[in-house]
Amino acid sequence: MDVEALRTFVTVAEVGQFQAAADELGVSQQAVSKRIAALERHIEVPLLVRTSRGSRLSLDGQVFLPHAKKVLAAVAQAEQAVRPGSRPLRVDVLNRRIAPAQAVYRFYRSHPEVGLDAVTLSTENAAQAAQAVLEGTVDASFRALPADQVPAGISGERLLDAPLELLVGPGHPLADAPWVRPADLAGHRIWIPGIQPGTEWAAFYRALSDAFGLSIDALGPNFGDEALMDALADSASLATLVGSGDRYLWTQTHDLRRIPLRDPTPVYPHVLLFRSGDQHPVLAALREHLRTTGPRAPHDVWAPSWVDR
Amino acid sequence: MDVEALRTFVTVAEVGQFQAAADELGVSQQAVSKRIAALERHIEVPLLVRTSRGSRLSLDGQVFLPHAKKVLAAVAQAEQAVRPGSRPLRVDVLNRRIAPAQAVYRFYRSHPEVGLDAVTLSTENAAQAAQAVLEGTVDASFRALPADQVPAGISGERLLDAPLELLVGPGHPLADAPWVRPADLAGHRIWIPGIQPGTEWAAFYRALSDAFGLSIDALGPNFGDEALMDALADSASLATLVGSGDRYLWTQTHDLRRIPLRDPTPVYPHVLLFRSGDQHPVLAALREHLRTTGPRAPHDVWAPSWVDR
DNA sequence: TACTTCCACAACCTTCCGTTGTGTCTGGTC
DNA sequence: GACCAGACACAACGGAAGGTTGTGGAAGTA
Repeated sequence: MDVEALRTFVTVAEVGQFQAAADELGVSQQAVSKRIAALERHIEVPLLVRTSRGSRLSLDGQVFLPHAKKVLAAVAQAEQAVRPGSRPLRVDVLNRRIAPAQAVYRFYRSHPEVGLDAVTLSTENAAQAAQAVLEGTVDASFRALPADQVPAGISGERLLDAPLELLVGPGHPLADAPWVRPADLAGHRIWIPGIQPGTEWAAFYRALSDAFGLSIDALGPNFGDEALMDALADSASLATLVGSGDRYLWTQTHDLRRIPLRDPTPVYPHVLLFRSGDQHPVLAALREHLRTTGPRAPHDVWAPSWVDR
Repeated sequence: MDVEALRTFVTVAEVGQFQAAADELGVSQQAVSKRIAALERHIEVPLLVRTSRGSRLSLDGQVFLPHAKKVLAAVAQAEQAVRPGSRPLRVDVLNRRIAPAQAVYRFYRSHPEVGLDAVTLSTENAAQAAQAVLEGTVDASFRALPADQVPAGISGERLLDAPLELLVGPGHPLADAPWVRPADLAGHRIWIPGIQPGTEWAAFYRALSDAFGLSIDALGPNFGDEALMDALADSASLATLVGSGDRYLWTQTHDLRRIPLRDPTPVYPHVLLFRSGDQHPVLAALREHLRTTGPRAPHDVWAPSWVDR
């Protein structure tokens, strides 16, 4: 049972003759003859009555026609169901740094008609996220993944740079600076708890430390954000780094200062991972949107050398 | 979009791995790979996630699976709809001689569970009836058609012989005979109105006339059965011929005699016409039923030489 | 009778499909 | 840590199926 044969049968039934159906289908009249003959041979019942002035449906053909149409409709519906864009785009927005979530939300606000689901994968590892994209769990994921580590079948585009800011308590020596250079942080203790080894976060802060001679304790024990904020507020030497777009609830409950970093501005580079060749129109629109309106730091920025640019 | 590819996809989705699906479908694992790959290429979306321990559905695959199943169900339903026996057998039973209608009715009484429609085609011509069978307007038709005139694609089986009886008024010389020979009718006027020239009826009565030297007025004007009955009842020389199974309403309202014909018994031979190779089980059952229980005259009968058998 | 229309048949060719053989990757095991 | 087994993909080959052109026959029409 060939779908094309069914389509041919329906066409012949509607136009009433083989030649016209052949023209409509873009094949030769003989091909139509063959398809109909094969279909009739398959179901062992004559469907069309051939006359000298065309063809019309036999009794069985009249019975069969609506069923054939139903099959074709089901086929079209199946194709429609997986057509790019008929399903909301599932984007993995990180929960740790919320810049991607904000950017995706802004995109959604400016294109409210598109289908878009923002989810958060439980994977902390960029490679696992890439795998999830490859497997179709999500359609795209924001990660900081070196371009050469992007697995086959996955494309990556660096679309979002999240500038880092210093977060210190009021007693910190840099608490009143309008901005600081990364190199100024040398000698200060920087604590960024909750980073798991083997993740791109760890690699990022290691690269940052190496680049500016900092002492960042990114792999230490995590006592929770509340404990970190308490420690910052009380300490004259402890600092942490947050994304400039991040909004932490405890910045309102603690007297902390957010100080921009410049010269250069360290940015956490988000690479949007997606399946190579994915035709989803929302994905294309999201990429275009981020390329033009994405909040990338305007002037000299620093990013790990292992991230594509 | 190939139906076999859909079937393969559904099988893989259900059993979870290519090899097992290949076994179930009776093809090689590589063929399954190709089919799935072709399907994914066609809809431009990955449906299955290949792992080292089998395959599972991707997000799009989960969306696609029910649609694929729906297509397969529609295909199965379409095939079922035209399967021989899923539709009642349409049999053309003649209205002029009701022996076929009686025989079909008896068959239906003994097989009440079968689907059977008895209709009466408006064609008076056997060739037209054969054409109607060929075109599927009906599945079978009782006609007296020479075997060599059966068109291509149509098979004929002589299954029903309707013996003729003489119908005369009480004043007819043969009115009190227990039976008569056809040759005895020579010299008597026999009127069989309503026969159209060019029909098998006309040919039958012409053959009957020639065989026994009768004078049958079969092509005369038709004033209606009532007029014929009146004429028979009043006439001392007029007769007509009826099928022995026929029940005419006016045999109860007129004092007429039905006299069997013997030595030999002229029979009107009904050939059941049907499409060659028709697999309809009711057709086969009807043929078998008529072969064994059909009311065929037991001993020497006469039929036109141009009819088979 | 000649002509047109419409479908079927035949021959040829291309394309696609299925098979066998082999490769690669992953996960478990000794 | 290297090996092995399972699972899917790739390559090459053979055959079948479907498409095309060319032709024929049947029925209606001028």
